[in-house]
Amino acid sequence: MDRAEKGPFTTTSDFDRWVQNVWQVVEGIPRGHVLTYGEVARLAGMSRAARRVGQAMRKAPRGRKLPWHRVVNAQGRISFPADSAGYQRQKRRLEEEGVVFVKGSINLEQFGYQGALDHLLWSEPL
DNA sequence: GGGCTGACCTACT
DNA sequence: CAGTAGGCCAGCC
Repeated sequence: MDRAEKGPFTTTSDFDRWVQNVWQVVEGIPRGHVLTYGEVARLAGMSRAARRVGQAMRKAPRGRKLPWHRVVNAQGRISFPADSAGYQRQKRRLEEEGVVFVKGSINLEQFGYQGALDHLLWSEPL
């Protein structure tokens, strides 16, 4: 899954290509579930680029309609200041999809992508 | 080239 | 659970 992992991107076009992967991964997050920055980075092929995922979001064109709100940090919390407009917007969108916040954080066991897989594996008969 | 800044992460106190 | 420290790496002075 993880390709070469040579380390930092050697060229900016490499980075741009990776950004495309990031958008694709984010678009693949099922409604009502979330992924952490680290997981998105890993699925896009660069496990150490968690911080670059946020960068990729800013670069995303409006027309792309990315479900950016389904990406949260590793603590299951929104990575915006709690009083910011972005925080409120992201939280509301997630709640509309059925994601539940408990004391400001999401239970990743339940709403994370891996959690969703586990849930399927354990609850559905093969 | 050097220094600083992040929609981050892990490990440790 | 909160705070800190070190690591990470592209972008912008």
